[in-house]
Amino acid sequence: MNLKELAQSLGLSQTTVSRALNGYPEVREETRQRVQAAANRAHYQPNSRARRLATGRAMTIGHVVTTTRKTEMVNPIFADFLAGAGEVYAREDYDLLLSIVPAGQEERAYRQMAANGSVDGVMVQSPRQHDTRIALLKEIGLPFLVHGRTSSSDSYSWLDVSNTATFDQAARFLIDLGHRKLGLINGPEELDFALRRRAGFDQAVAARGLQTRADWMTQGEMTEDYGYRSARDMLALADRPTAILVSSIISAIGVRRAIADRGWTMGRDVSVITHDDMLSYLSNDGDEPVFTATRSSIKAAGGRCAEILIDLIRTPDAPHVHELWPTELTLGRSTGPAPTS
Amino acid sequence: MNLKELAQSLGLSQTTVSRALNGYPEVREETRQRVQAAANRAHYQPNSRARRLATGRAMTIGHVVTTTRKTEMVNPIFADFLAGAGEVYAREDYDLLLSIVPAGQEERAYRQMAANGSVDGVMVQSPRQHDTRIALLKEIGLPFLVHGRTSSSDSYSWLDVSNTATFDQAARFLIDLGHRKLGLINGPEELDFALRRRAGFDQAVAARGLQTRADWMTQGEMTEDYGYRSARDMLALADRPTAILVSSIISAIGVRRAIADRGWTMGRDVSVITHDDMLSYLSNDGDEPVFTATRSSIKAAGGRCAEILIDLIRTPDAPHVHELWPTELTLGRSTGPAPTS
DNA sequence: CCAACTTTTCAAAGCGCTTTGGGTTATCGT
DNA sequence: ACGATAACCCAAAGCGCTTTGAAAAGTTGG
Repeated sequence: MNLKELAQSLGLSQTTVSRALNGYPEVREETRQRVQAAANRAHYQPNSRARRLATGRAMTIGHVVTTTRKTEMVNPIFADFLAGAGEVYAREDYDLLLSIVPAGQEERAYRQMAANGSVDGVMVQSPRQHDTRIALLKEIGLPFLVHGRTSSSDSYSWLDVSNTATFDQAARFLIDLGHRKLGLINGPEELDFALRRRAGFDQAVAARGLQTRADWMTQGEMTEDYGYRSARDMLALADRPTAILVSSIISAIGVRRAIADRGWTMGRDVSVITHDDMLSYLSNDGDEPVFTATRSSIKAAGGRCAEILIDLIRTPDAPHVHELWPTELTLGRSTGPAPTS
Repeated sequence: MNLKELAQSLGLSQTTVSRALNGYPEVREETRQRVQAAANRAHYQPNSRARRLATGRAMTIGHVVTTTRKTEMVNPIFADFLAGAGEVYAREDYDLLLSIVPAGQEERAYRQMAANGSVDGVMVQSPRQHDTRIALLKEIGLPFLVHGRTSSSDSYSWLDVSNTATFDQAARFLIDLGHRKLGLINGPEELDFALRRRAGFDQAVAARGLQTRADWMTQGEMTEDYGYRSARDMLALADRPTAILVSSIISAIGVRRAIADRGWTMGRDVSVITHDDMLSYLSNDGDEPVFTATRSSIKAAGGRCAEILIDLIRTPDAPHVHELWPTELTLGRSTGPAPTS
């Protein structure tokens, strides 16, 4: 059943039927009802391909997710981010076009989406400190929202968590517990969020007159195994950190494993604070969470990002949106006073 | 730059240019080169909206991912499955339309995709034992591939792992190690894969003249915390299982936590075998994997599913494809002989 | 009752491609 | 040299919708 047939069956023109269905004012309420009823009865759904061509809008938002360079992994936090965004898209009648490309190919993906007009806007995730995607998207004039930030963050819209403040706060918390030797298991430091967390960490350590040490810090793709190996190596040092900050709960699970492997107890022999994206399958909740954590829901962020992006698409020359989300430091069992060795 | 302009700039008709670009034989090689060169130079990309309307093909494949009923979680294994599929789609020039809906709304999502013609086919994941989606998709004539199976599995195409055989084998392996009391931490038993695993488990236990016990078995959404709570409760029983099979590595991590909480050692006090989807951020690899596991790459499955589905779309009346993937039992440190209490 | 609106409906022109059904030139066999 | 065949190329007709511009119908005020 297409519009033409529907119009014929009603003895109306396509124009009128189209307008009735799309809520234009130029059609009598009674006629609208009649059309609506017939459309429902016939399970009429406008062909989205035709509609998109006619309107020039794709009613679609693009997400480009990259797999890591060597191992083609895909970060599971995207699942939760997508879940949050997807809900909003569904509500607002937008489709979600997901493009999975190897790292380094994002630009091509964006360029193609823009050129063939398959999306009205795109979400930019995991920005690097200097991210070429931003200039590209501005150049081709495709609306976009950045989840995270770059070093120069005023000329586009973004939503980010307060990475620096969060890690500063977490480090001070550990220092206040008596820890003097802090480790950091961070994400890949070409990514802006990792740099900011590192900066917050450095800041707190310096503010209290302590030292950072290269062998107490690692950076890399935040897998479980990466957390394990990082912690294992740090803890094997003669002069080891007594507390560790971790940038992702997935790696924190690896840290826990490394601690258990030594027969130690987390929160007593080593303190751990992790950033927790509140991934739905790895919840760190309840009355006594396993990890003391800086929390911020990645799913909620996804939802809000979607809302902002849709607004950006609808009102193209609105001012830039900047939203900085705080995190919540929740106490768990993974922290305690520094061991008095 | 659109086709019309490109044609004009070349002094050719749209027809010829279109044909040249799309590899039709009715155009001289020399002309084709000339057109191709001009197109490249102008960064010409055909407008996908127009192309889709004209061809009647969406060049898009739909994935409908559901969030769980109560807590709106989204299973992170989708990330890896999507990664595998996405690569293939990119290679074959298909787009991936991702729809995230609450459990129970999948049918509406599929129906809508079909009615407005936004996809050429859909992927069906996590089928229930009797899954109404299959009848629906057949009725509306939308090509689809099921990842997994239902109880009656001959009238449609699917790709599945050998769940029954896998869990039968894993259970026998444990029994051969001397274990007589086996626990099972399974997925939600309305899902077909969980039922089959349960059947394999039951089968092995019965074949060796042992008993299953209701309080040694749980079923539910396979989160870390679910694994933790299930194992904690089982292990607190006066008469406790000495070995546990787990349906997902995420839950297995929770099981490990429960064991550690008791001050026990996995592989000595309790043996654990988990199914391992080889999630990229939770790898269980290396010379001595943490978990003894039945492995099968969900990402590889995603890739293969995408290939099959594309074939199905291209050759609509080809016979059904049924692909049953074996799993690989890999030894880790989580299994050992039954404790002689 | 009629001019002046307002409301309601319509025919037709796109949107930017693909594809059908001819034409127009080369090419060839005889 | 001429009809037949092949090789190229083109105009125009869709694809199914939205939207423009205009006409028809209905309503109002004097």
